[in-house]
Amino acid sequence: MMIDPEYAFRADTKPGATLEDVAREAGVSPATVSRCLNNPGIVRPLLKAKVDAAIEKLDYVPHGAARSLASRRSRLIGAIFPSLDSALFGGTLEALQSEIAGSGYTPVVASSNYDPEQERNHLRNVLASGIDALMLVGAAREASVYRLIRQRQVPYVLTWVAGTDGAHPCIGFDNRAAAAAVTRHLLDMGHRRFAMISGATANNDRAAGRLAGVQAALEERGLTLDPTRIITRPFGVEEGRAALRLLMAREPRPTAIICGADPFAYGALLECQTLGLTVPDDLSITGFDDMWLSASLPPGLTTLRTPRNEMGTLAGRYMLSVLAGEETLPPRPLDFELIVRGSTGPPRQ
Amino acid sequence: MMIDPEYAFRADTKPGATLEDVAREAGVSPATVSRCLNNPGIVRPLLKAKVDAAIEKLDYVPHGAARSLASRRSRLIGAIFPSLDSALFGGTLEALQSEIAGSGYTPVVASSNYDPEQERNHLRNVLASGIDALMLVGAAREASVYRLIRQRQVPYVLTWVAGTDGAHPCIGFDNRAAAAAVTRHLLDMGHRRFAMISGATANNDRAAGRLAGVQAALEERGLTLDPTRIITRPFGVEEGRAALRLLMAREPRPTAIICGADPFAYGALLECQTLGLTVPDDLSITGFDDMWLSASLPPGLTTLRTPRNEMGTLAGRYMLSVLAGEETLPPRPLDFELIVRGSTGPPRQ
DNA sequence: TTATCTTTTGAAAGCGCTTTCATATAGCGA
DNA sequence: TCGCTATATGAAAGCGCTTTCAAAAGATAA
Repeated sequence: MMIDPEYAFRADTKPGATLEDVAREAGVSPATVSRCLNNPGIVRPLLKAKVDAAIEKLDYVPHGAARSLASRRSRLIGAIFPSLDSALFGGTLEALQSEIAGSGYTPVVASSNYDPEQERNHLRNVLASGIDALMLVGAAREASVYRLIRQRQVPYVLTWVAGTDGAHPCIGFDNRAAAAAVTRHLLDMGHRRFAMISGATANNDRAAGRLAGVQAALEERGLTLDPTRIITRPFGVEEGRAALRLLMAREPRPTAIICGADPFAYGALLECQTLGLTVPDDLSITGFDDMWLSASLPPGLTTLRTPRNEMGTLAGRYMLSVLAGEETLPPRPLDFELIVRGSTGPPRQ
Repeated sequence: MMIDPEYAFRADTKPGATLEDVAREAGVSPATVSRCLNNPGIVRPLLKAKVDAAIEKLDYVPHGAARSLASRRSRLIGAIFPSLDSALFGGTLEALQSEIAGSGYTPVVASSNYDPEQERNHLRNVLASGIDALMLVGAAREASVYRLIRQRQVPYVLTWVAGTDGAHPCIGFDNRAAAAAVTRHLLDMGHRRFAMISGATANNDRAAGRLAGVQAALEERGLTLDPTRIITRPFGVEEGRAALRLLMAREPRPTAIICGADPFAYGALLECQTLGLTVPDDLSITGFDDMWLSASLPPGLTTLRTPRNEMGTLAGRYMLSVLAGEETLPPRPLDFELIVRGSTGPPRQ
């Protein structure tokens, strides 16, 4: 069987040119070539031109590891997400990457599947690859993890949460306040019987914060959220659908269902159609995150738009600025925005 | 203003322990420590234990750059996607990462926004970071890009496409054949008037392949797809919605609309609801990729399930195996699967 | 026990780059 | 034009690790 197509990788080809080759070709010292690469301003235009020509001619690409070793900077930034399978964190990653690429940084990523142990392993992996800075999602993790990071002296930033009382630099929004805003919107319309479909709150302080926010806002008005009215499920449309069926099976039926994530709400909305319930007259439904279907799915989902791209951008900017040695305070918690669409309205009668 | 919270990064702390420190602590030579890390089998258990203890005691983490420089392997694998903002490529990335993590590799990622120039820049970036292998999406790019990759001797693999006649190692499926399968499903039900909502085909051979597949399947049966019945749009629900309105505004109306991606189909389905069209009686609609809402959105979307996670896993496995020096043939094109749900049926009368 | 072979270990030479530090060159005022 | 300062360049010393190579230690057979 043929096993050497055009793309096969032969070991006998010439290895890439080194900085020394470039220096020889240009008739200057290696130090000068290095300066052309890292600090072009301080080398005379004449030499710079010669060096550029040599680089061009030899197709020179610097050797990342050698650079990192000598300069003590890898130009790599670690990013560990709970999942990459949804558009949520994908948006944050994309924004992060695009922000740091301009400064020559590249993200090194991992997904922990919402599992602390996997996160820990990937953290070790990523640290060993020599990242200069690190982005994580959420604040809830063992102290030993933070110790590991600090010990390695890696600047880090937490996203998707805000306000850890200064214990960690955060670039995110207040999940609790956001969920409270959603709840108040419903309260103000006259709702009194609530239910919630929530993501698993263990190891997920975003989900926990949202649940707490709903409870707090209800208590402000003298209401409580009956534990049997809280359904906890992994994120997903079908999960939302099943949860809604469960919640509507028991009297007295809630008039408003708050979902901790948009996919739940999509499922809930679809199940209402199946059950013959009219939204929002029979039931108001809210989502969380304003994902891409929320505007389109009839009657339009009232949801809370979270700054998912902005978090990536700002986290990138923050890390770059710390790496540049600037005195940087992480910004105040970011804004969220309640997007009111057709899925919420006053309760019937 | 206070500017030194607990997490501030001080320069005055001790730097991490080096391999030499470990060697001293354990009373062995650096070479032995290195062997414990990379080839534990060949060092006597007694020494191994001493070294392990020293590593533990000093909290030693190897220095990635130094390792890469000396061993000529960075343990980094590059992955450039057209976008990370959708669950599609996110799934592939997640699977890739999880496959290579076990072997100590970490992905270095970038998103090109479907723009060849950005892809090129990110490629340079990623190559400069010293990746050992590279994963790309699609095959359509300038020859100079492939030259750059080959010149650097980096093993690579293309995903989401198959069959470039052996010019490149591919791990993907045949988009053309997949689209043809969808089309035949509709033809077999008796449809004769078709329309298509397609993603932009410039620089996107997946989209182009799908379009070509539809045309080919129609021509097999003596039909042609009128160019005015092809609407090309950026991927999105609202785009699908608008496209459907356009397509249904002109007589004779098509009885089947093939969408090059699920979001188009979601939009089309929703717009049918708005227009009072019954799916599938008035109109059959098909999607592509079987994303997470396809099973749930009534009446259920007939779509083509693509092996998005499998591609990540197999691409990772393929690259690892090439890096291990094994003689590796990239696998045959992967299977796709037509998922028939409620959105397709025979045309009326 | 000794001779021979095998397995472990250590010494030392880099991997390709950055970065002091010292030197040479250019710029400037007098 | 000459001296002085400011700026540009080169020499050389590593960055922390892997990996040959040769030497030491064990294992095996006679």
